[in-house]
Amino acid sequence: MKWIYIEDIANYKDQEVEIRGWVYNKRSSGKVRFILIRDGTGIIQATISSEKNDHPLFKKFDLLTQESSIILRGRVREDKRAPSGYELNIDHMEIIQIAKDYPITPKEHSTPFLMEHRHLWLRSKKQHAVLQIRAEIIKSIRDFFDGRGFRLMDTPVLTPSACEGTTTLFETKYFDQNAYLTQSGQLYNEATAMAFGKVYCFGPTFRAEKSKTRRHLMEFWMVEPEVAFALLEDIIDLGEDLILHIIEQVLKNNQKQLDILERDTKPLENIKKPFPCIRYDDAVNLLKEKGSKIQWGDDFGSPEETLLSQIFDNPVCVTHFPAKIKAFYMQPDDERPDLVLGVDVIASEGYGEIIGGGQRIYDLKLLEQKIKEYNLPREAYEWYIDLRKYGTVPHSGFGLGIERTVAWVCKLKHVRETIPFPRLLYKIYP
RNA sequence: UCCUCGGUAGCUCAAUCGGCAGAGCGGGUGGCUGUUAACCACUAGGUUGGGGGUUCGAGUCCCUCCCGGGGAGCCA
Repeated sequence: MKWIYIEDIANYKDQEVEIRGWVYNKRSSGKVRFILIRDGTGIIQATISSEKNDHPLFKKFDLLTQESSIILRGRVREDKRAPSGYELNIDHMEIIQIAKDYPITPKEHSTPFLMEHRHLWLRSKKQHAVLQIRAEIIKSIRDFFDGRGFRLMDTPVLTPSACEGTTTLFETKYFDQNAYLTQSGQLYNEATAMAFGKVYCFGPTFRAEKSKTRRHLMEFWMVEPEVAFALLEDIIDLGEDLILHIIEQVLKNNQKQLDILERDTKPLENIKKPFPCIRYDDAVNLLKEKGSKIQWGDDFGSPEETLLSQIFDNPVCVTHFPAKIKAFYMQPDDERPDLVLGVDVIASEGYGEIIGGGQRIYDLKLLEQKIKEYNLPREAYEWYIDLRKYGTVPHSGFGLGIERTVAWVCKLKHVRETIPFPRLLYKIYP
């Protein structure tokens, strides 16, 4: 008997097959009994029917509970009455385990309850759909960069010091010294970009900020390309292409999951290149017109990002920020040295910043001066300064946050559902 | 850290002015020949987050602590 996955069921019409999985739900109607079985790739209805209400499998059926693990064998039939269009008429059932009191029922639950049972919640349809889309997004990102000749560079998770010196880092022991969990692979990628021309890193990053919002996790994934010789406009172009590629791939390969999530895909389908691109100066004026209390020189808060994303249908690029609200390595604008050649891309539909990046300082003296200005320990940055001594070139890059991207594409209220096991403020279980 | 809302059965919630602790789902038992979160009947299930106070009487009012949601701040 051939063991198959439910997603392939259509290829086995009128054949005898074996399905291994878990009981999603069961129903009975006198002499016909139904088992909804899921195997991780889909859900199919299995049926047992008997004229005399004495089918040998009825006793086993009665034992089944939600999430019990079973192996079924039977014939695949096309049937309009079945939820998926196919069903399995079974003549064999092996029970591996009867699950007792599975906590997640087919009715409603609150998010806190479900988060405590995250290890089980992953089995539910919507969570399953979100994580399928996450996997597709990650694949599409890798394909995008690999297809354009970028080299994957795995940057370290344990780092000796703050990359920025501004944000709060998770500290850990590293034998007899202290180490920190990375908050970005960027500085290392500036080195690898000088070796490979165009590179990207993709991994988890960590921020110890006490943020309690729908857009923040303590541990999140980021993809960060870095390109030697690229200027601000080049990197904006790259970011636009990346976002368009992600959306295209999800729309092409995840229609089923988007349906489960009841995602209206029109706003995604309508996204076109080029994105509206405005300077920080203009963004501040625009926000003031819309009633924001923002002053020139302030960084955008969540309300500002939300407001900006509501003004445009497409994601929006904001460029030329005041230097003092951005990191030390940002290249100043030649015409307005108080501004830096940075870009934030703010996702549409209120999802906030998904890309942050820009052009990096490549002049040795200027970088040394900035490190002093920002009170950073020079000895920790000697290797980084070296990059400006040996064949320095203008270069640019950005970081794209995976969880916010997934939340946006799936139109979720909170990023906590976009990763199998979110690390939230004060919550590290399960 | 601040603001705000909440904590009642395993889960989701109700309980009027301070006056008998309630429903649906889930569990159990039985029924039903095509169910679609099936349905119908019956049934078990409670330290009302903890502690203290006011009162003849507290799920309800007051104090306090704990836990959680939402928001702000923080956030290349």
